[in-house]
Amino acid sequence: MVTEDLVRAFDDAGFRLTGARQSVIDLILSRNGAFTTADLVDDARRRRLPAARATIFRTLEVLEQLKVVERLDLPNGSHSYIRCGSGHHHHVVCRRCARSVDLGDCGMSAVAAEVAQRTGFRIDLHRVEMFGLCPSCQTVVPT
Amino acid sequence: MVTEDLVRAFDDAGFRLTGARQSVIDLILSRNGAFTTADLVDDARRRRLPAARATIFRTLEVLEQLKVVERLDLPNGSHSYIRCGSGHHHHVVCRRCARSVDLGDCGMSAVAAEVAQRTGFRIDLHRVEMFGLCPSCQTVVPT
DNA sequence: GTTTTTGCAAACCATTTGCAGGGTC
DNA sequence: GACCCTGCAAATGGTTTGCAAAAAC
Repeated sequence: MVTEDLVRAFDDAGFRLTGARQSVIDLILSRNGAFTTADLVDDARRRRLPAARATIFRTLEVLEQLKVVERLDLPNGSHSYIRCGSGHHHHVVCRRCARSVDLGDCGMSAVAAEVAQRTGFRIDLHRVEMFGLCPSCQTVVPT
Repeated sequence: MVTEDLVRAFDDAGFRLTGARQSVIDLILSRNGAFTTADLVDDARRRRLPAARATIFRTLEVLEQLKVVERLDLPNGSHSYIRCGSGHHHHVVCRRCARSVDLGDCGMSAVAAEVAQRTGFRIDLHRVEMFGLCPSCQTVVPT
């Protein structure tokens, strides 16, 4: 059960397992791809779960530190969050349904190493995000 | 002269070549790496160039459409702009001095193609940003 | 002259914060 | 009981917008 992973990560790190936090985790698990803070706020209100806006933000912050959630910068400038395992990896996100797939390293470490070599930069961090249409959305919106 | 590139791009696209816009272009060219809107606002005030905050934002927006400036999302969540040529490419940015180097495609199209193959996604867009220390900043800040 | 652009200030919107009350260990 | 967490509402900070005056063509 995935819930447990998040819950365990939570109190292993010494955070209290409160009702509000469980609600947020629940909300996140109820979505399957990338989601925005506004999505969670709306879901919470709709499902009458106890989780104020500020708490949602604070909980996401914690989850981000725990590396079970990651924040993405969408091409249009807005932000999204996505649930994911730890370890170095990247995502491809469907621009229509927000479903996402974890890509692992997908060869980027090698690319980064080559770039470091070529430019003389010491590269500490690289970010890769890919956007497009997932298989099922391709059939719906052929463009 | 680089100024001309920006200026020409500007009126080729049917925009008026105003004093304020020339100031913004001038400000951008006076910086050599990535810069923030706040940088430009400060520079403008300091140099007494006519360019109000709103105009700076509006001009950057135009320059972005003209593909001579690109907006970057920094790892800390803030934004930066960078001057660059058109065509598909990525950057490596020094986290200390903001100097940046254009990386061209750097093998990413191939990576994207492989990911498309593997996941079934149709990939329309990918973004890559690398951060680290440029050669000269490495000598200053060894860490 | 007509149309675009500017500047200013106000509006916006997502996110953060202060603080008093409530919940958890 | 001590400390952590929550909710609310207010503050924030970057970005956008409305509008009348000014500049460009």
